[in-house]
Order: sequence, then C-alpha cells, then structure tokens
Amino acid sequence: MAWKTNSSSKTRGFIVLAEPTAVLKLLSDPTRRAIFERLITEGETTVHALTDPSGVSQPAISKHLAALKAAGLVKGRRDGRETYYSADMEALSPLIDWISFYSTFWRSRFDRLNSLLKRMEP
Amino acid sequence: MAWKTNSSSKTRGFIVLAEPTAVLKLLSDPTRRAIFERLITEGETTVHALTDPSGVSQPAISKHLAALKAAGLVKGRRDGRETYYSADMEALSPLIDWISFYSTFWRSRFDRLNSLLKRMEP
DNA sequence: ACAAACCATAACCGTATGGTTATAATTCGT
DNA sequence: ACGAATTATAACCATACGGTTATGGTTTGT
Repeated sequence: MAWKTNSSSKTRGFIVLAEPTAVLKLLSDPTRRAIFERLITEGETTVHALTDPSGVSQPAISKHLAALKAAGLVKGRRDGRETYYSADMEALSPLIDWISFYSTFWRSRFDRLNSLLKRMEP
Repeated sequence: MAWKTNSSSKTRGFIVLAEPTAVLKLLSDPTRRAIFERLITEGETTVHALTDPSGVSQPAISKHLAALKAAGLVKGRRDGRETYYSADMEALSPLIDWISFYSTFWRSRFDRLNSLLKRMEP
C-alpha cells in the first residue's frame, strides 16, 4: 500500500491514504474537539461565542482555532472585528479512510474465516 | 444527546455514545498506531516481533502495548516467556460512532439544504 | 474622537508524554 | 544447572502541549 502525506485520492489505480495523524491529534483534545463539534452543529460561529461557555480563555480558543485551521478542519471568515469560523467535514477524510480501510480489512478477514467455517461444517 | 464514558450502546431508546477521547489519543501517536495496525493485519504478534523493525526500544513498545491494553484496544496472551498481543477492533466503536454521528448529522443538513435548493429552482 | 469590543499573538509556565537506560522476573535451550 | 531470551517495570529526561496573562491592532458604537 502506498502512503501519501497530504490528501486522500486515487492515483493510477492505487488507493492513496493520507496520514490521519494530524486529524487524530487535533481531535484527541476534548476542548478542541468540542469547538469542532460546535462548529459542525451550529455552523458559522464567532470566537467570543465559542469562548463564552467553554471554560477556557479567549486566547486558548484562538490557538485551538488556528491549529484546526492549519489542518483544514475549519476555515475562518473575517467580517469587521469578528471572525466567523466554520467546520470543514471534508478534512475528516483521512480519518474516515483509515477507519474504513482497517474496518474492511478486518471485516474481510472475518468473512473469510466465516466462510471457511461454513465450508467445514456440513 | 446523552453521553456515557465507558461503552457504546442503546439504552431505553437513547443512543449513548462513549467518549472517543481515549481512543483518539492512543491512535494519534504514530508508533502506537503502527503497532495497532500491525496487530490488525498480522494477528497475534509477540513483543519482540513488534520491536524488531519499529525503530524504538522494547520498553517503549511494552509501554505502548500497556496503554493500548488499558483502553481495550489490544489484549495480551502470555505463553511461556513471550506475550502474544492482538488487536480488538471492537474498541474502535466509540470512534466509529462519533464519526458516524457527526457525518450523518452533516449529511442530513446537506440533504435538507439540497432539497431546499431543488424546491426553489424550478 | 474615543472608549469598548473583538481577535490574534507573544511570552511564559506546569504537566503530560514518548523516549531512553538499567534492572528484575520468568522461561527456554543446551 | 546455567546462560540466553523475552517481557515488564522503574527511574529519568527532553520536549510537546494546553493553559494562562499581557498586549497590540482593528473595528464598532456613541
């Protein structure tokens, strides 16, 4: 299998998986994932709206948003003095691909074993 | 939505999601995820077999395995002086549930928007 | 015009984390 | 029986990380 660092795509028949490390690391922090989840469910949201019930300071939120943005998980639109952030679900692809790949791998192993057992039974 | 910390199940009609934080944290480390992937694809594997091409020391591998085991991602079977570890894909459920939940949420939002646009077009 | 609001960044800090070496405990092979 | 092999654990270390306060730059409202 071929591995590529940036995006997930099909090239010359090869299924090229992007490394899910960055996405996993970003989502593994609870506050950061909470921000991401709010952006998914509420759509465009400003920084101070995210800060309000978060329990952490505004700079903390801004740093998390910057990290998420650097990985393409969110994008920010400046409007006047406030910045509207929104989630980009597409950036979850590396993670979804990773899970899909190993789930289907495991599933096919399981299926093979199952059919083997079936063939042995009768 | 209700949140539960341990497992993922249906209780009294509620869909109860386990927190994916632990799984995400464990998989976000490249060497640790590499170990897990090897256990998926190769089945039961000993510690020194995992150590060999890993580039890190045997205690490092053992510590990673202990962490994975604590979260139920792997289980170990002692046989003589070696321990055979294997992956337990079932422990990925919290992560899969999380992705599924937010993917379908996003998908349904998209579908609603799409049908709205369709209704406006003609 | 000016104070307040909003956001990003810098500087700093305590802790978590992933790695190392050293060592102890079993178990295998001869 | 004894040395080698396998694994786990302890002790330690450098760095990464998530948080804080301080501050500066815009933009808004009055």
